[in-house]
Amino acid sequence: MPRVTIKEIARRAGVSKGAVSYALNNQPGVSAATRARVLRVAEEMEWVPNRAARQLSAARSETFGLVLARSAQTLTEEPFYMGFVGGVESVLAERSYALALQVVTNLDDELATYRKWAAERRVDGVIVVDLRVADPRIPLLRKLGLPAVLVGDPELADGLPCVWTDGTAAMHTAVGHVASLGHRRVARVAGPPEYGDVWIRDRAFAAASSRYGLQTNVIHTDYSADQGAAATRDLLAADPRPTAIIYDNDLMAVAGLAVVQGLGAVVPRDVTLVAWDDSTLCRITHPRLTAMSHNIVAFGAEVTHRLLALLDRTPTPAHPPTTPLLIIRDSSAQPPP
Amino acid sequence: MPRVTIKEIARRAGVSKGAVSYALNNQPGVSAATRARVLRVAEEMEWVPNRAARQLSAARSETFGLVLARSAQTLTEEPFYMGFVGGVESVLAERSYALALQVVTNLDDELATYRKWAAERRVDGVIVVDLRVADPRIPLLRKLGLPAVLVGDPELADGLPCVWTDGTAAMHTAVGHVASLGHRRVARVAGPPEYGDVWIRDRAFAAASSRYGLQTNVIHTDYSADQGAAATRDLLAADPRPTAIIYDNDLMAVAGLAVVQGLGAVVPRDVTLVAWDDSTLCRITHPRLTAMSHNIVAFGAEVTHRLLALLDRTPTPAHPPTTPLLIIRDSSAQPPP
DNA sequence: TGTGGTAGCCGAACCGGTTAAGTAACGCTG
DNA sequence: CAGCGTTACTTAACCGGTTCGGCTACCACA
Repeated sequence: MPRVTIKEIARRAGVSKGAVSYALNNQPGVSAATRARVLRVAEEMEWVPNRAARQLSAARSETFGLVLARSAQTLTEEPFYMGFVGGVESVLAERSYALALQVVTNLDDELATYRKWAAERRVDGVIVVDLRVADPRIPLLRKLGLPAVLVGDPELADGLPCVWTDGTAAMHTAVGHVASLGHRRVARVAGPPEYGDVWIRDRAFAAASSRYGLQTNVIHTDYSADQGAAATRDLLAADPRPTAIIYDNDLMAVAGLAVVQGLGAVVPRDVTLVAWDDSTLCRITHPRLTAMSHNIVAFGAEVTHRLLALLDRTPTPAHPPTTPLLIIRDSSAQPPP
Repeated sequence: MPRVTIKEIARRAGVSKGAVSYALNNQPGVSAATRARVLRVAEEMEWVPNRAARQLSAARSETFGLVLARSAQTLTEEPFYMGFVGGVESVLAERSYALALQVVTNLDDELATYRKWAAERRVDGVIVVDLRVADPRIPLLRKLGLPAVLVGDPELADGLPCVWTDGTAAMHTAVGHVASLGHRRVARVAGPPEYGDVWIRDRAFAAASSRYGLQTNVIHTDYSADQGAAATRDLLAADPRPTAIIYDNDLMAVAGLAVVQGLGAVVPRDVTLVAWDDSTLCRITHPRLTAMSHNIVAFGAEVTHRLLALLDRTPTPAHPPTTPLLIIRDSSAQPPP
């Protein structure tokens, strides 16, 4: 079956190619009657614009880019990403934008990908996740002139538009929760310190702990279940051991729970656990985990809206950050006497 | 900065645009000396091909499509997808192919996506997952002439190229495992019966059970943690209750474990659990779950290779199916006396 | 030495859109 | 009714590649 092009539509509607283009793009230059006729013909012939042609001439690709720089292993483990991608897609779909998703293993490859995309004019803009402290991607994107929306605190974004949740407030809530239950020795199993979110939460954890006069202990991990389990084992081997542990994601919290149970201890009687990034995981364990919850799908959608607005040059008021909600379930209770 | 095009390269190398194209694409038509010179100039100028232009003239998009028709919820829960995507990407990256990933909520939208992609010439081929019984996507893809590789048993693929794991053999292994431990009442918490894999496993479960003379019970779910938990509750409420439960994914198995524990029972003393689709989840619970394991990342890579070969018209011998490996951990043991 | 074949390159058409520039018709104004 | 601005369209260039027909120079061969 031959592809239907605007040339063919033009022939059938009895106008020129250019007029058809104006009509189909809702641009001035054709009368209402002609526009209607062209649209009807296009409809009848089931015309679909050719992305490549449009991209070539209009210099817009109608595609956003998203690079995930994590190991394949991490990506399968972390429920975060799929949800985020889903949220992004939900917005893109209605504008018939496409998403170019690239999975790489390290930051250098991610930088290389941006370079390539910029050179190829492959994407109109990118969504940047896992913001680092002094992130090298920020100056690169500036230099490349690639529109971007960052996922992370403005403190880390260096002026680029960003969407974030208030990690500081969330951490104060979490620490306040365990402190008010009576815990005095509280540990934190954190992600990699080079991640901006982790850095902010580290700082907030220190501040909140000192406010409540807590004894603390922080172990940094790579976010993996294995290291979360190992960290938990280390913490529980200490003397005196912490009575509450706050994790930086839900995967490590679940792994930690299993470690506690493996040692014959009972949650929350012997130790209180608090997870971050509440996903289904936290609801299907026994006991169910208390967790800091944020709507990741909505988050992905919000980021995408910002990027679309950025390209439309719509002045968008910086959305106030959402604060994750602490969902109190069965893994937090008073400390043992 | 002005984009560097082959026109500019041609000027600098003192040849025509056409010659440059031949040189850069390793096609005959230019001498070795000219080719080398052109390549050097292109290198120096950091030329990157413009995807849109190439796609427009060559009628190849160098993009594969993957549609995931599940709820955003399921996608975040199921570790399967991200791993699969990672495997696909790993192969595409080295050929500098791109992946168009589309997340939709139902099969009709998936069909519409294929139609759109075919019309737009958006993708060179598609990877189809979650094969159904009498899958409507197969005739559509045939009609559209869209090259495709299916993930699923040839019995379901209706002649289209496919890659699969031997679900029948795997189920016999799983049932054999619990039967040899001495279990006689074995239940199965299955996925939706319209999925081809589920259908095949249903059949294999029935066959294997009758071979070992087992009493069985099958509950179909939507693969979600919630329904997995509910099914487990129902099974355990029966009298006599099954002493072993085989789940169709790992998420439901983990949810089932929590239900068992919530009822005060102990795994594997009181009930044996076997999961499918072994992911990290199965290793971080307590006790760790016995599971049917297959390498999902490698699977995604294999599928992608098949699709590339299909487009190259390389006659690829149908890869013999891999059989998932039963990883015996701590959730399976002899039934209570 | 004339003929045929071929390697190597050029020029131009083409893919399917967008868009600037040009033109004809029309209405309005003084 | 000349002059002017608008409207509604056409024409043609353009985006950056690929590809095909044709030209030239060179070589082999009879």
